Amino acid sequence: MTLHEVPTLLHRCGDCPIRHRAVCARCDSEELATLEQIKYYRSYQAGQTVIWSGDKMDFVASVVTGIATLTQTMEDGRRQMVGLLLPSDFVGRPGRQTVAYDVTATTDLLMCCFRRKPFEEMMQKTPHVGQRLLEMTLDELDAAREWMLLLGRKTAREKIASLLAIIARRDAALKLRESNGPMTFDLPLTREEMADYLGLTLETVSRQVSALKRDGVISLEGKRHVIVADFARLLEEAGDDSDGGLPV
Amino acid sequence: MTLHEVPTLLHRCGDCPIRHRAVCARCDSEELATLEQIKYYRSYQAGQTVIWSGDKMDFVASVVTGIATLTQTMEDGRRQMVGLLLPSDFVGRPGRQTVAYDVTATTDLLMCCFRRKPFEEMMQKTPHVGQRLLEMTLDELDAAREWMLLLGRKTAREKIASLLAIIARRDAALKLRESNGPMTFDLPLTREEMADYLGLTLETVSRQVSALKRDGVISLEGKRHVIVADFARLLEEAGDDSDGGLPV
DNA sequence: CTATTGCTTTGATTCAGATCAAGCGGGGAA
DNA sequence: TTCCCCGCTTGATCTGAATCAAAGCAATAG
Repeated sequence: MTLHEVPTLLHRCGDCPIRHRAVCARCDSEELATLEQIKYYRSYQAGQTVIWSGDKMDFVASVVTGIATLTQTMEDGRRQMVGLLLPSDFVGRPGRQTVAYDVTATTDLLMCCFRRKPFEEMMQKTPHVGQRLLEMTLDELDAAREWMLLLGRKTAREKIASLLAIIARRDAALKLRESNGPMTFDLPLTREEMADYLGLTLETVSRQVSALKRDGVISLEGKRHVIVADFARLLEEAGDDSDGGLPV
Repeated sequence: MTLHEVPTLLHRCGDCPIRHRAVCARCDSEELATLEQIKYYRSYQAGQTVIWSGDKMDFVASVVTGIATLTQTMEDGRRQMVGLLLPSDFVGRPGRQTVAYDVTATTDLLMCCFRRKPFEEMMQKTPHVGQRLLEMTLDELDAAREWMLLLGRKTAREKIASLLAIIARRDAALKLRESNGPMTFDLPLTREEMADYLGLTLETVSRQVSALKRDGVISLEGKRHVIVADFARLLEEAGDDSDGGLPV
């Protein structure tokens, strides 16, 4: 499933302002009513940690607004981001209490949570929710594998171009943009966060962003607003990433 | 789920000589009979490609004997391995025909296949098979994320130590070894394949293996047989990898 | 018993990205 | 207004792994 199909596959649940990826078009009114009963909202400030690696997580959730990241850390402090959660993305694993990475809000974050137990019971009763989750998990796995290629084999420049392409594409999908006109978006990450995502240092990220600007692949307004005049060119710079694996 | 629990979660199906990870302890005799009807075997020679990226895959399967790898390739030939399939591992994605990476037999390989359509029908009828697949997929995702940390942030020496630790652990689990005595195993991969797995060159792999040998972390009999006198030491060399993420 | 072939090791050199270090610029607090 | 802080850029230097190159070794074919 590509991201462009997302809107047709999802439903709003109740009064949530977003379409939850986990709530699918096949959910009937009874299921939606169940979700209504077990849901609640949580909000986090930018920089706050949602869950620490190893902690128990007694809920599953969708991101409503804001951005969260999944990060793994080594004892000596080396960090690797392993996932990026944008609005409509799902967190949490039915059947698993603990989580193997830190979940952090990088911007102010609002999540729509469902208590884990009743959610799992609902999954038992309504197999298509489970199937939907399996599909989503397989998508995440494909994205993770695409990312492994990036981390293992791409150059710094290709890494940056890949990340920009992914953010551009996801952003375009969220906005339901028409495809004419230049793509433009705000970077939701600091240079350091980008570095943690790409397996680079922040200095290298900065240098390569500058290089892409100098070479006319992108232009910047301020530090964060990116304008992509020629998306095809960006994809070319990204290496074989023509299919733009979604990061989580 | 750790690998050590695997045997309690799996069943043999029919006369297969292995326990399939996808066939779980909750499967009843009717389900096993269904599996019996839709299964068949395929064998591949070392080096043969099982499926090319983008190809249709009309079956799902378990590895019975031998080793297969999942690989992503860029146009210019840079390769990154994204998965390693050992006996009992599952390949294929219910609900998806095409596959996004090459699957290759690195040794002679026997797979127990199930036709995809009837397998999916069975999944619809018996939700716990779907749940089992969801669990397995979540495990793979955790392993993939662990691997992202390795690819993005570990040094060459740590990468080698991590790979050896994972193979040692999996091998021990397959053998159901008692834990006394030194761990010993045969490397199922060439230096080049190890390099493709770790995001290194084969020369670097060779050098780092030699270095670990020189430093007394491992010893070798011939090129491929590894003896690990002190597993804890190996884990320490591997970085924070104390939990040893399973590669696929 | 050679020759060939595929895998592996080892050495010399290069280079992409890390590290160390300095300075910029904008926004918020006093 | 001024200062400070934080995120960012840029420069100089260093280094771990890649690259280029040559041999060693064991298995197989002739």
